[in-house]
Amino acid sequence: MTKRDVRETESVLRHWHQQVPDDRMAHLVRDASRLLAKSLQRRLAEHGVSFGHWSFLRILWATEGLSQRELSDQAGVMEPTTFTALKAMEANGLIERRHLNGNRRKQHIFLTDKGKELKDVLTPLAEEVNHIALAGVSEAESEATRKTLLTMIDNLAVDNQSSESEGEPDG
Amino acid sequence: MTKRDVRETESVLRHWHQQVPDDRMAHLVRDASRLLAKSLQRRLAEHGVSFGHWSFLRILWATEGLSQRELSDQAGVMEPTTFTALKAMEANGLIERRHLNGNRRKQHIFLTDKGKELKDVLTPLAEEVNHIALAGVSEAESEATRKTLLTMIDNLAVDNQSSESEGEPDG
DNA sequence: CTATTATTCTTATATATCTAAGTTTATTGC
DNA sequence: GCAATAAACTTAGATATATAAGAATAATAG
Repeated sequence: MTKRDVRETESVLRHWHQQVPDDRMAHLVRDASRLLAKSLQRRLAEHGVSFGHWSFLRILWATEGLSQRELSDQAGVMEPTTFTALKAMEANGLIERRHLNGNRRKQHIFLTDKGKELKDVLTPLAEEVNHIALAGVSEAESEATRKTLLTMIDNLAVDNQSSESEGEPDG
Repeated sequence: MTKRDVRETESVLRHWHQQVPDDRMAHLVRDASRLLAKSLQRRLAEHGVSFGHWSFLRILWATEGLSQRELSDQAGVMEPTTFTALKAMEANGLIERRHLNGNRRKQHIFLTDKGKELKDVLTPLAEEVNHIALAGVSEAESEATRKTLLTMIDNLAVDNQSSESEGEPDG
């Protein structure tokens, strides 16, 4: 590790341990999110899977045959994000896209054997990252944090949704 | 608001209130981060400022004259991210990039009047988003969450850093 | 059963980020 | 003081996301 690497990390940490502005929570969440992604990404890359693809695999391991629209909803991302990811995953041989019951609009997504087999390989990696991240955090703190994040997600979903409907007619 | 919009939000929320996998914390953090960004982004856009630019403005309002390298450290992003953002901010008339003391390597960043004036306009927007997000969260929960996130950031910084130095010689 | 509307997928384009590699400039060790 | 090394910035190209708009298809209202 170079001197610069050390300085870099120290700077990020010092930043957080010293500054206390009013919007601190948002920044903490953002930094934690970036670092979590980075840690997992590095591990997934060793198995040729990107972070974005993993998030769809994870849903498909639980429920196969969802349409792209339904996958987007569950992943909490927009259709174009899903579309791009699924096309790449199809090219990588992780999934298949099929029309069902003669419906030529909806694309239903199914795992290939390769996609299925990755479950047992990748799941422990995500659990490992979570475990590393939460080292030294008590169960009570962890639970309070989950509860707070859930409340934040609920609150922000309302905020973002109410703005979407601005100007639209009632009913 | 269309039926689809409602279904979408409901799907995201149901997802969180029902599923409890082992890597749940990482997903909660990620979702919260995305929604926080979205809420703030929408507000900033009304003033012609993007989310990425805001994060650098915020640092510069506290400390002007930092080099790009120092700004990258404080923002917790890589130099190319900083570079791209600063070039755009320069083009938008928010900042100036200057060489100091005849050093032609370091670029020091200074706010223009326009950049300075945005502080009082944008800061309340970030505070508003934080306030909305944390509605109904007790001070104790909020504090426990900050503490947990800080621990996670520390833990993950170590994880990411130790992997960087893999294979490098000692000393 | 046809015209309108809504849904789903797709394309195009933009933002925010990254890693890897290149260039210029400064620092350091003989 | 010059060669080697390191630092700082820049460029190139990739990933993950978004919004806006287009195309195909299904559902619905009359």
